[in-house]
Formats: sequence, structure tokens, C-alpha cells
Amino acid sequence: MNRLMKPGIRERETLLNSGLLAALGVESVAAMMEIAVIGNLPARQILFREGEPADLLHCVLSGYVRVYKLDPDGREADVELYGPGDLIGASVVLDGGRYTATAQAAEPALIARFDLKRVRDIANRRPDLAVALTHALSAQLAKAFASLANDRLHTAPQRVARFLLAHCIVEGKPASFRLPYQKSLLAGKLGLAPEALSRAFSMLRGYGVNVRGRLVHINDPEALRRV
Amino acid sequence: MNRLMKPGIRERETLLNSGLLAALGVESVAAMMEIAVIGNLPARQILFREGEPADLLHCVLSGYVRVYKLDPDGREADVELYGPGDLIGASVVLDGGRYTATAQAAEPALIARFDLKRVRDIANRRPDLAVALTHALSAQLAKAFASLANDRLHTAPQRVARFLLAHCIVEGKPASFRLPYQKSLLAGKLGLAPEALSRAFSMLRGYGVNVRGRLVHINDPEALRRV
DNA sequence: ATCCCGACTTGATTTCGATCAATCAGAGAA
DNA sequence: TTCTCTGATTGATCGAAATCAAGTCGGGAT
Repeated sequence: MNRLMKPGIRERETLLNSGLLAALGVESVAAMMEIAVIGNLPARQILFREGEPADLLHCVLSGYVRVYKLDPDGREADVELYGPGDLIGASVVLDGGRYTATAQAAEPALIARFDLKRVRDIANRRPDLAVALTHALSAQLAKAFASLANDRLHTAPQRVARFLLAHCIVEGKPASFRLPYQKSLLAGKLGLAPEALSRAFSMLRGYGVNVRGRLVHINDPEALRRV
Repeated sequence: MNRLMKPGIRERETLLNSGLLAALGVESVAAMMEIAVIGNLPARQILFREGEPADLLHCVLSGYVRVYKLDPDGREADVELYGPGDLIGASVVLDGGRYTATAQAAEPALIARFDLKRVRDIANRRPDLAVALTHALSAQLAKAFASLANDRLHTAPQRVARFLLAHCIVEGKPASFRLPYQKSLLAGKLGLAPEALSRAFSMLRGYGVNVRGRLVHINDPEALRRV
């Protein structure tokens, strides 16, 4: 946890647009800004570990944070990937519980931290914060359900195709874009080994998908939609 | 939706012990009781479908409700299984959104329904309700993360073993108990085909697990813990 | 430019679980 | 009791992806 500091102009700006603060009234925003602490994380830094007492709520300002669970022999399963504006650790907002997974910066990241006890205090006084938390959690739950179903219903190439389609906004036409993060991260997010992601990409070449480095070009989104 | 009615003595009792109402102040409890409508569902009845506008929050009083997602060709993936005291559809508490999955009574069930608009009104006035919703959602998110990691890290027999261990409260000693629902439901919850669950059970016979109908006997929980 | 190292790819093998198909068991109803 | 229907089991086959093991690529530093 390097370089703790109060939020500056830029950080306040980003926080205001984050999922949590965007819908709050001015007074609640002020209260949250008051308790925000900004931190700069190097890649691979751990934010918290599964089982530790949960005392902080985190909000990503830039970069990506990977949240995963471990099994007894040390294998990791990514459970969620958080980017700018996302709230981390909301699954423990409640009682003085414990983190249910481990969070690690996947690349250099800027994050805001809020003391959970104080967040709870504010939420108990101000319904708008409590409701905003409810919204954030709802969205995350829906995403988690989608991942679960995605894992169980679709093959690796299908999952990759769906990810690509979700990331090229244009409708019918060819599209190009840059992957937002490393392929190994993407593999984890999709519940795949990196090798499987690689093979999925090469299979998708047959469907008009070209990948070079992080650059992706899609010739025919419609074809992609059909597996 | 058969036999809509106001909550009677028994239903009020159950609702008071449910995850949502248990932590509320008396006035919020009264407000929620006021808008509760009780319904009796036959097995296989659909509560709501993926994509429909979400206008109700549901709470299970008895029985089990299965929530699943469909893929284009009609295959189903169970995403969560709700039992007595559980809140359903909390993933859409927020804006006037749409249900993100389909809910179906897995067996005859008694449920309470709350009009979402009115729930939102109450939550905006009473922080204790908003906070209680936050708690319920947190718990569900943690469960969803656990399922996701469980799917990705463990084989079928391991998932079954973990389920059994979580359901026999006693620690070191042999234990017997009754499965809370049909095996096919359990299979869905664990992300398995029924055949795979069957095979997992027979493999676990070698680890001291005996199953006859819904009755399960575990000779040595410690052995089970080691796969 | 060249070197180097981490990220990615490709190949070979193996394991796991889905699927299809055929019984089998058990609870209700007549 | 017997019939029936649904759920559960067992067997055989197949396909998808993990794993292990070499390579190859690419970008940054010198």
C-alpha cells in the first residue's frame, strides 16, 4: 500500500463518475470524499486476502484488480475482474465479516479506500448511500450469475466470441479494438487456461477474427454471434 | 399465481425469521408486512422469466425455488437455489430493470411477494431496509463467487463431498441426514448432469458415503474432506 | 541493432464430464 | 396387489479443455 493520500482533483473527478458515488446526493458524496484515501498499487500487489477481517471498501480508479479464490493446493480461480469505477469487496459490506476472496492488482492501479465502519455509519444515516450500495451489489450479482451460466452453457470459443461481441459496440459492421488487458487475465476471467484461450482465438480465425498482440479485428460480427 | 392472500399468523412468523426482515426495526417490519402478499405455488410454476420487467421481490417461505438461465437452444443452467427465508430477485432491486434469469418452483412452495416500487419507496425513507437488502445481496454475492470458484476448481466428486460436509453439522463423528431436495435439483445446483451426480455418489462409497433414496450416511467426515 | 525475459502459442496426451440409451426403483393411484 | 410414471442408475461413447512440454514472439534495456 504505497503513497496513501487524500483525493486530489483528478481522483475526485474519477470517484464522482464511479458506480457508487454517481447516484448520491451532494451531502453523501461529501461524506464519502471525506473518508476516501487514495493509494497507488504496483502490479501484483495484494489488496486483501481471503479470510482476513474485512475493514475496507475499495473502488478502482484506474487499472484492473483481479479477485480470486484459492483451493487447498494453491490453484487459483478468478471470480471477478474489476476496472475503473468498480467497487471491490462489496460482498462484505455487512457485519464485520471477512473477505471471501483475495484481491490483487493485475497491473499498476490507482484505488480509493473507504473505512467500512465509517461507510456503515453513513449508510445507516443516509438511505441514498445504502441504496447505491444495493445497486452496485445487484449489478455484481447479475454479472456473477451471467458468468456462472456462461461457464456451464458455453464452450471456450463461444465464451470468447461473446466477450468480443460485448466489446465491439458497433452493430453489423466490421470492427477493431484493443483488448483492455493481458490475454492471461482474460483467460482467467473466462474461466479458461491461457492455452485454451489461445486455441479459441485460432479457431475463431475461421469466423473472421484476427488477433495480433492486443489488437482484435472482427470482420463479421453476425458470423461471430452464430458461435 | 394461485390463492393470493394477506399473510396469516404462520406466514408472518416465517417472514419475521427470514433473512430480510429479521434485522429490521419494528416500523419497517410493519411497512413490509403491509405490502406482503402470500402465494401458494404448485411444483414447476414459473415465478418470472428472464427478460421480463421486474416488478416483484420474492421471499421463499417454504419449499425451494430454482433460478436458471437459458441458452439459445433451450438448455438450462441453474444459477441459484433458494430455500425458506431466502430472498429472490434481489439482483434487480434497483432501477426498474428486468429479471436476469428465470425462477421456477422446484416443488410446491409458499412465497411472499413485495411490490418492488413500494419496496424502493420504503428503502428510500428507511435506511434499515436498504441496509438489510445490502446484507442479503452481499451474502448472495459471496455464495455466487463460491459456486463459481467451486465449479472451476473442483471435480464432481469433490463438489459433492463439499456439499455433504457443509450439510452434516457434526464435526469428527459419523453422521446421517436427509437431502433437502431431489437429486436432480442437487445436480443442477452443483453444475452437474444427474448422471454425473449419480456416479459421484457411487465413487464416494469408497470414502464411506452411503446413499439410499434421500438418506445419506457418512462414516468418516475426515476422509471425505480429503477428496 | 542485440539480448533477454515474460507472455503467448502450438503440440501431444489424458482426464473429466456430457450425452445417448437402456434399464431399474419407488411412490401413488386404481 | 399391479400398473404407471417419474426419477435414478449404469453402461458406452464422445468431445472439450486441463495439463505437460517445447517452442516462438515481442518489447524494453543496454
